[in-house]
Amino acid sequence: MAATIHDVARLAGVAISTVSKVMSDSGRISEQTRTRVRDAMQQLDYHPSRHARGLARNCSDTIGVLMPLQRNSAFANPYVFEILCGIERYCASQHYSVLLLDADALQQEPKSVARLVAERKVDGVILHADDKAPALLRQFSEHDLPHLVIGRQPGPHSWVDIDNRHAGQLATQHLLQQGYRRLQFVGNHAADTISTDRLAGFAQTLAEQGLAPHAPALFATGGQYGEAAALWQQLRQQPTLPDALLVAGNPLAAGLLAAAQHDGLNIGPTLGIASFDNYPYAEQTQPPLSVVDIDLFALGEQAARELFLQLAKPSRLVQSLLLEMQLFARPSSQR
Amino acid sequence: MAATIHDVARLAGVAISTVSKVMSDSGRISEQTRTRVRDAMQQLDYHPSRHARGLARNCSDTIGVLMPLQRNSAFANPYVFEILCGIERYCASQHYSVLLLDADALQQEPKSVARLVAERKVDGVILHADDKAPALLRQFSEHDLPHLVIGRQPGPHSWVDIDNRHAGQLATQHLLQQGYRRLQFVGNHAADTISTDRLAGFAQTLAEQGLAPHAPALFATGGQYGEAAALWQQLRQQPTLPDALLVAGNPLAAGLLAAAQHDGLNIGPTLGIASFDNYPYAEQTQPPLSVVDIDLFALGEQAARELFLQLAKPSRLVQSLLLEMQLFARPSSQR
DNA sequence: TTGTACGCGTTATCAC
DNA sequence: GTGATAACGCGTACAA
Repeated sequence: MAATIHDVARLAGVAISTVSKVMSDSGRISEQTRTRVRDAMQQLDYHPSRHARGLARNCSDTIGVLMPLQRNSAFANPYVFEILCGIERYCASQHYSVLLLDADALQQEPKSVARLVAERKVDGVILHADDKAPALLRQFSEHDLPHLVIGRQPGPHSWVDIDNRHAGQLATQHLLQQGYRRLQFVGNHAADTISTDRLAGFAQTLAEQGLAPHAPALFATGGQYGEAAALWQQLRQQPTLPDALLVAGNPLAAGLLAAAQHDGLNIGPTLGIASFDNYPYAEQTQPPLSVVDIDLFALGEQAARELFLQLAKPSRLVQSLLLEMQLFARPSSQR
Repeated sequence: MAATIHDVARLAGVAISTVSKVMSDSGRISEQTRTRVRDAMQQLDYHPSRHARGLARNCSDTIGVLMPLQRNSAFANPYVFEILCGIERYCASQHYSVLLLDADALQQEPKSVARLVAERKVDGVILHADDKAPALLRQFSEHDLPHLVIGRQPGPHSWVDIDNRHAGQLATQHLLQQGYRRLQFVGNHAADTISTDRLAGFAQTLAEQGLAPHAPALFATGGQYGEAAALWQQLRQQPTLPDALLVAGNPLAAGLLAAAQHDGLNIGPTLGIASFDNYPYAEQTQPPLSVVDIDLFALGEQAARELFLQLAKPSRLVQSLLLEMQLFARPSSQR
């Protein structure tokens, strides 16, 4: 059995309350006993029991992270896990643990959030938002569970998000700098705020330059690679082709690139393509794809940081956009 | 404040010990009081506190999952997270929680495993093996922490792994069926057991058909996309080219495909290429890449299942290979 | 500055 | 069948 606070107290020749005070740095303890206690802890390899501590303090030093965890989601949505890594990193630095929870499962079971709260498993949660977020958010509020959402939300919820509008601006500026003038935007889904925000940045930058889009934005219905062929057909039926595409998602961009190339277009010189996020295969398309990359690890760290601030001060409401992003200019957007 | 066992007992008009027995289905309880207690629990929305339960039973109903969680690992190693999803799914079905831990951080801090054990944060751990696994494994054994490794290990450790040899056989059989005869293997790294196991299956299948490899296997030094160009130069310097390549990793396969194509080879008819794992971009290469896909979600589920068996019976030692895999025949291996 | 005693919410072991 | 009660290990008033 592992050592307890009693063992430490006995070895150091003090009372357990003294040991406790040394641990929490509270109360006035003489330097001498402090080091005696520290030595004893070292010697016994003592670490306080989570459970006892949680019971006494009524908290768990653990946060829950809710994301979609179905089969194949790691390949379909690797960025979610990149955020997760950032969260874990920051939590570890604050001596917090990360409990992984499946958002879909939680959302389906009626009283799962109630249980999470009642069991005191987590002090707070970070939710990766998708279309099913509102139902969970309502439950968090009902149970006074501190929470922070990744992805902008309506209503009085704390959230952090990427500034997709800004990303759209950066990408558009890049295309203009490369000399393209007949720009068109392609989004993943008309109701996807990521796409529409990026589109807003696109439109704004063009307007600032006194330019108009070559044609109205086009939208897929999900943003998968396979949808690109049909979209490309739509593009071809326009009176004239654009000279550059800004595509909201990586897979779709890769698909459009392939389709256009298959039609004999020279990607780069004849048709520029730029997109967002730096999936590994962005470098591996022929030609390699230009992207505005977003630091998702940093987003995760930021999310955790904000959640902790909120744990300390529950009234705090954060709604902030991250600007950490970087342009990778590759041949797909070089004339 | 949430309801406690006392509240339930009071409302049901019984003693707390009776409530506890109802929960654990132990002891003889009359059907009448059983339902009275159940009703009270429902009414109060009662869920037992994790901490109190953990303290009393000295366990946490939580397992730790140790994986590399650095920046960019979600994109570089999405398969790790696919496994994680499988683990979470199975744990949730058993009412266990999953604590996420960074293997690298744990491995660097000297007494981190000791702390994990002393704090009773987890009942056991699943480790995703890499080259740094042995140091952690030693600590698990020292502290009697039940553990299971994903990836074959020397020594008396429980592990589950993909049967990479079998995957190699399947892929090789496929290439032979397609009519290719001058096969050559390309591995990620000469010391990478995944590569060497796949190579073993390759060699065995050829031998069974009375064939020899076209040329000795070639190895990269990491398996990244960028290394493919240099490897392709090596291949070209051989007296004759193979008519098909079996490549241990997806990124490398995509790179070789591009390099060969750049050299004017007609992928499929002139040079067949097959690989392993079904990364999303396997479908997106030109032509799409044939792969033997491995069910990593199932691997995760299996890992969790085995860890639980071991928690129940610590002497149990499992060392098993999973066969769940599937061939995706695509144009890259069609003559 | 240090020590005592109780509470936190369970489980498990008895006695009834 | 049911109920009291002693752990479990830590935090913390309060007393010394």
